[in-house]
Amino acid sequence: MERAWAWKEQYGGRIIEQLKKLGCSCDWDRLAFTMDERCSSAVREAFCRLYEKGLIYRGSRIINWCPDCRTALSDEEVVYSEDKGNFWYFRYPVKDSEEFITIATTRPETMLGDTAVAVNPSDGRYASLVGKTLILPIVGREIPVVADEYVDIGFGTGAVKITPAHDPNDFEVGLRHNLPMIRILNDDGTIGEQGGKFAGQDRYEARKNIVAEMKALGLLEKIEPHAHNVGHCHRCNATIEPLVSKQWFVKMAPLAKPAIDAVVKNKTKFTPDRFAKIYFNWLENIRDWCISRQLWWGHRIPVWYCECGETVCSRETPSVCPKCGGTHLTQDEDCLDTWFSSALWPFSTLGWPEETADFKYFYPTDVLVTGYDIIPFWVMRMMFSGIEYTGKVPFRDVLIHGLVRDEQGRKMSKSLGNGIDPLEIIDKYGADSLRLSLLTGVAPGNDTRFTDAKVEAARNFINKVWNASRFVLMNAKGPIPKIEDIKLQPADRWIISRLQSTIREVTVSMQKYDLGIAAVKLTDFMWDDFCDWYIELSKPALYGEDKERKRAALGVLLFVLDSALRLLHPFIPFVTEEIYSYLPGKRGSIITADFPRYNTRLSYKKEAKAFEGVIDLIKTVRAMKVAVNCPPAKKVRLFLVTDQKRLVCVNKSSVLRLAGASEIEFVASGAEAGEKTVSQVSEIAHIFVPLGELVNLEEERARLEKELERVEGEIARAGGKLANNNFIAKAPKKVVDDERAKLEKYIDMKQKIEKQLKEL
RNA sequence: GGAAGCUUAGCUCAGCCGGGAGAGCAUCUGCCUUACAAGCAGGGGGUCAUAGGUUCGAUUCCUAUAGCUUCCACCA
Repeated sequence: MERAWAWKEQYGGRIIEQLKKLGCSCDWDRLAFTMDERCSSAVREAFCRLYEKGLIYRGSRIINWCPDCRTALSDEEVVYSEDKGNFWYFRYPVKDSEEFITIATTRPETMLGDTAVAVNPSDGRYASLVGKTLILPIVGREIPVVADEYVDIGFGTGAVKITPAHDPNDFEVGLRHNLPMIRILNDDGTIGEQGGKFAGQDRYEARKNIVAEMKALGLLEKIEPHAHNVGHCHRCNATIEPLVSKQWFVKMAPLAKPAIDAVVKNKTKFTPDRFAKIYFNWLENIRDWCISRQLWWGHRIPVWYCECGETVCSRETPSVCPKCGGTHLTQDEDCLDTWFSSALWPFSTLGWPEETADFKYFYPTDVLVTGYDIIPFWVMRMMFSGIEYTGKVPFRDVLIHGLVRDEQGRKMSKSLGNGIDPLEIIDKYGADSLRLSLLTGVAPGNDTRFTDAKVEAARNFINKVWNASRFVLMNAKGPIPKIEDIKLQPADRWIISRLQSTIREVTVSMQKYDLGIAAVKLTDFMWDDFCDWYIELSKPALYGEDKERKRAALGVLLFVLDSALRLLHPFIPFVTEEIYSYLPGKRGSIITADFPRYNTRLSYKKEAKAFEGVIDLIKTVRAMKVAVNCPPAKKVRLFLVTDQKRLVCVNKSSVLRLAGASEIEFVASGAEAGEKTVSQVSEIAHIFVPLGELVNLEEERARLEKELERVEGEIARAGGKLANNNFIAKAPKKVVDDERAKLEKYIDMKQKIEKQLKEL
């Protein structure tokens, strides 16, 4: 408990500070109290059920022990690093023989606990020795030579000393061959009673002494330097010692089977489905789950020991021993692995083991969203726990997302200090921007790099939505007709159709959990179709004299905006909610509004397609102007050869406005447009523009001549530099290459300008 | 050692159940056009890692190779 308070001193302040920032108050004692009360009944229930079914047992296992901190460490708390050490080659004599086996070890002191030497069964060198007995030097113990696949023929001498109590692999070998386990280390890292004359010595002191004695006995063959990975305590950096200890385990085979079946039978589906492979791979190779932890913070194991030797597993704290009636019961000191209680999350949060209304209504849940890195820790354990305790899978879908990495693609971590503070980003760009930036263009299960630029892009889009809405609302004064009552223009039908296909695409994408694609489709529709095209197309009507046309345009604008906001709401919750509250008419909160549904009657495929011809016409005229350097604001006359006269006429005001034209004339051929014209073919029309309309010939000639002069100057400059041998020889290659590239560019420009001048 | 993934424009990444290569950012050109310069219009830029295979056709499917990444195990 003291250590728990020390931990609170170190980290508690920061946690409370963060909670305060978020507007929560926090009281440390109460937090601890709440954890205990709310969760313990479910945890105890789960533990007891497994215990009663014989799925929990207590057994020996190798754990990581830090002799300095005198505590067990979880695998995650062990840091491996490359250490320089030695290989000591020892000779172990064969009983009643002159022969011996040479083994290599990096930890000579563990020989005190050796109970066998292992060789690979297919290793010819040692075949004759398998089954024979060795005499363990110094100790004098008789130990067998066993054959085990674990041994790597090519490594060391091909013979391995086996110390089951102090090495995880040796432990396994020990189990397979029924070898005794002799623990020779004390908790403080000194040699224990089993170490004979070395008892009481520090592990490194004993190592020195043992090597010296082996040398004196003539059994030290050689010493080789050897670099190898050694585990260190993450807190004090001391070398950890694996040693055998009593732990609690859950038998996994009976739990894993139904959990595998559930996914095979599609009761639970992974998205993307490749993650099911990871899930299977884990469950198929699973070992019993060690659930006891030597921590000071967590749920204590609900097991009590009586003086009479009885072990009691109980949901309630027992006051008397059910066997002897004694009252001196002590609870197991160990805590449960945090994942044991986390595995209960889908139902313990709903009140399980009580049959609450929440549990009945919400369980099994629909979808679990999580990162791929915790499939083994959490998803898998929720699955088999849910099936075991409730008889049902805990969720139908598992949506796996990637990790957010830093700008260089590194995992964000405390030690690197490359994490970001979401609150800072929110202050800078807004919460919606952060949310949208993490959703846009990401594929399920793939990692994404966090950059300010992405958040900025999201912010710009949201700003666009805001401004477009402002524009619509600014004009939306007076009565506005409903969409059903409006006589729709071709442009109206086009945007409404585009809205319908967007609704369909977004809906399908979201059903497939392709949120990144949904977000992209939505931004494309909102920005390109609605803002850049439809709003501009609607301006002639909005600014025109015809009141009815104006109200009709507003009706369409509001209809599309309203739908778009509801589509965008899952991606941009706060801003869409705000805008929605300003829309005319009685509306509630957008959060309870229906998500738009695809409506066939509002999909005018043919007319929408035809209208794209008008858009293409406008685009083509714009491009023609840019090509000849005509300012966009300069109005030109358009001469069109087209069989779509009616379509163009209906949209005439829009074409004039958006293409920057003064008038449109329909002609039978280009000749009618005048002698000198520029022409271009668009989808629905062959376009002719009188050259003089596009450019003022005199001004253009002057501009081109000036440009030619400048370009020739550049050619002279670059050419001069490149003609200088010293420059070529001494300047960095990149500079020279750049200069050559510039020269080529200017020569090319010169030719183009000369051609233009000739044609003028 | 076991498993999974990635390699597409200068950068960050989508996409492709096999048939015309995309976005954002950056860059270039021109615009302060009365919602928005955090913007508008237009443009340039890619042998879709490499080598084979299947196919009428491969960036997409298969095999191998290389480089990078992650998870797990672990070096007597």
